[in-house]
Amino acid sequence: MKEVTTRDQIVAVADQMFYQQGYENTSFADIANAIGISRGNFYYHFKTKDDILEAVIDRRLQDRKDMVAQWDADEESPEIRICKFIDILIVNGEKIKKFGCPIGTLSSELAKLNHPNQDGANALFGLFQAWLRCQFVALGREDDADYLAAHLLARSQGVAMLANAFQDDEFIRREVEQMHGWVAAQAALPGRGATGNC
Amino acid sequence: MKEVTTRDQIVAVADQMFYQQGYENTSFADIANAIGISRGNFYYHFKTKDDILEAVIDRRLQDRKDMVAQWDADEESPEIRICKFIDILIVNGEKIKKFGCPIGTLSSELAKLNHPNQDGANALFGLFQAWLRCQFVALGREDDADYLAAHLLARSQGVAMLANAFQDDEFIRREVEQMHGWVAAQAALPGRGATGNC
DNA sequence: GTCTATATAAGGATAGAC
DNA sequence: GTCTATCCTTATATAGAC
Repeated sequence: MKEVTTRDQIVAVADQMFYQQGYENTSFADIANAIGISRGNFYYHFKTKDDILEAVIDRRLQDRKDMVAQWDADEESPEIRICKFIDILIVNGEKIKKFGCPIGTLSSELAKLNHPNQDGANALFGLFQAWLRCQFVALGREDDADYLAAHLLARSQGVAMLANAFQDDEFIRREVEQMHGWVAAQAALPGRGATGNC
Repeated sequence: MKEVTTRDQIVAVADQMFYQQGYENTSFADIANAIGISRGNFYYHFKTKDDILEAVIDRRLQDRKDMVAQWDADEESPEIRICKFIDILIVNGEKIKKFGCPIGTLSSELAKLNHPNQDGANALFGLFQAWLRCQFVALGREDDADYLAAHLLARSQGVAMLANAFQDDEFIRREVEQMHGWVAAQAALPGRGATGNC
């Protein structure tokens, strides 16, 4: 039976608010009010705002690691696993329309702030890039697995960006369909067949 | 002979700083110092920070309108014109690696701030969407011109996002090459032939 | 049109009582 | 571990002299 500590609450609420309002635009007061603790209490758990960001990034990393691990465990083929990744755009469609991709928008914001934790945020991209890479290798595309992974990452980022700007469900649906087709085409190319783990 | 007014300077510097540092993260003091005027002087030209943002968006809109008008005037075929759009990723590659796409990052930031001028920022996307749409119509793809335009917009946004996160020139180059190929493939599809203006 | 104050508010951070 | 009170800095914005 797992106890919910104040620290956990802070990180969970900060995670959500950094996503919905942006890191800089979220104040200690915002987070404190949402939980129902005082601002002062904050500094018992975290020395600085940057420390909270670090904890939020760690949390997101763990979340995403768990997610892809689940896909690895549940889904039979790399093709289906890659499609699971693509389907995030549908599954999280409402949030993405409102706030964009949590990874992309954080990375972008920290880049503009020239924030010391930019690398941490980009590690989130790195996690998906590496995982997708594995799937393409398993699909028999070891020669250009890196590029294919980055390509798919970029496409989904682009769709998230336009979903946020245009609020267009039909566009999202159509792009997801297109990407599914693209994955199938990659799988059908010569060189296929490797199925080993990564 | 065109006089450079203080107002023009403010808008020009704000445009650059909003791009490089973000809108919220840029203060009046930042802009004032860069130009060499006092903070107080600011309010003679603009009542609020939001007013400056509006002027910056107008400026960007005019810039981009001029740019596509130049392409319309200079380039012979819609295919080449579309490639001009794609090539922004190369031409502005260094800036994009450092700060992302000026349109996408602004749209994304304003969405998180729930800023009243979100529509203005998205009008920048709209401008390119409409222009690209025209090019695809001219390419004979009137049936899905809207989608093709959004698709290409999304792809270039995705590349800009990853360029900013990963700083990878080779990836940008490869994606641009891919998109060029894609445009050529669209042009070669049946239904081609219309060349009228939009 | 530009400047020098100055008002006012908000945010990050600290000290110390409980 | 949580609270209140307070400090310090920065930011938007205003008033009024030049």
